[in-house]
Amino acid sequence: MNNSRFSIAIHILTLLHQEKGALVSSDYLAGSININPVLVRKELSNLAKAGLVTSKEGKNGGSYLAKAAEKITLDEVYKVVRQDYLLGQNKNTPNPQCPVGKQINGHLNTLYDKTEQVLIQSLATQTLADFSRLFD
Amino acid sequence: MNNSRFSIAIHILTLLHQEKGALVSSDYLAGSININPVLVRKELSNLAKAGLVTSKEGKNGGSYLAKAAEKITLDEVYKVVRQDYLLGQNKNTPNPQCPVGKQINGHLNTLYDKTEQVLIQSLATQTLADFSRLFD
DNA sequence: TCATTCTGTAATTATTTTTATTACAGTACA
DNA sequence: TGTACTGTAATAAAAATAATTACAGAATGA
Repeated sequence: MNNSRFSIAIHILTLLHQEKGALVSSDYLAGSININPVLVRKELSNLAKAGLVTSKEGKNGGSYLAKAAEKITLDEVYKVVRQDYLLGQNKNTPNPQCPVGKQINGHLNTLYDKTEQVLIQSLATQTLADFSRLFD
Repeated sequence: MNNSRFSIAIHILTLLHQEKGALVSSDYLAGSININPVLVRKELSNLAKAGLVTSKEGKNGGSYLAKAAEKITLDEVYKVVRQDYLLGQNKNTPNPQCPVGKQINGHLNTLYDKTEQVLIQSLATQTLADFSRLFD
């Protein structure tokens, strides 16, 4: 994940929490994050699917947290934005003629799975409320 | 890290270990990994700077492990290839007018540092020898 | 009712990052 | 002294990410 989706998602959620349930527009969020509003709306859509935010369409619409910040752990956010293994896999398939090349992806995946579990467990110990408190 | 440098570095080191100290050429390594030899040589150069491999120039040259696989922990490899925070930062600077935007990068960095330490500690429990043993 | 202000999403373009390629100097060997 | 390597810079190609444009649809309220 070399993209900034985790940062963006955390930023969105922090703002929504600070706004204490008020409807916040994607334009406002995009202005604080300093990215394109369309990206914000896409991420809001992902966060909504995961049950972290709710959006309301139409005039005076916007988004708010779908559950208490104390109940949102950071691993939930990670899972929303996760796409590839953290440590990055070779896109080319290694040489299947080579005894190492033939097996390495399997073994790397095992390692990556284990490592990711550790990361997730660490993120799971922190809530959005904890993070948001840093801004007070 | 959306690139595949960690995978590549592990692949290189595993092959060198399997070859038990013999000089292995970058072309051979590249053939097993299925990437361009120049990339392999660059990574070998980074691994050499970190004291993990040694390279020998000239005819019949190549590379070999600079220390025992039992003494190489995977966090060392991670540190060689590490470039950005794992969880990815927004490239644009958030709006400094916004109370959240103004502070968020600092707080995210703290979170990222902590998270990365957890990852490193986990990788530190495993050696190249452990990983390489999976291929026997 | 209908103009306004939002969300949702698709399609396209631009930018940045990553990877591959080309080129060539320098080293070691036999 | 030719051959087979490493080392590295420069460039090009490909892939991933982000921005933009465009527009349909929803909710509001004048």
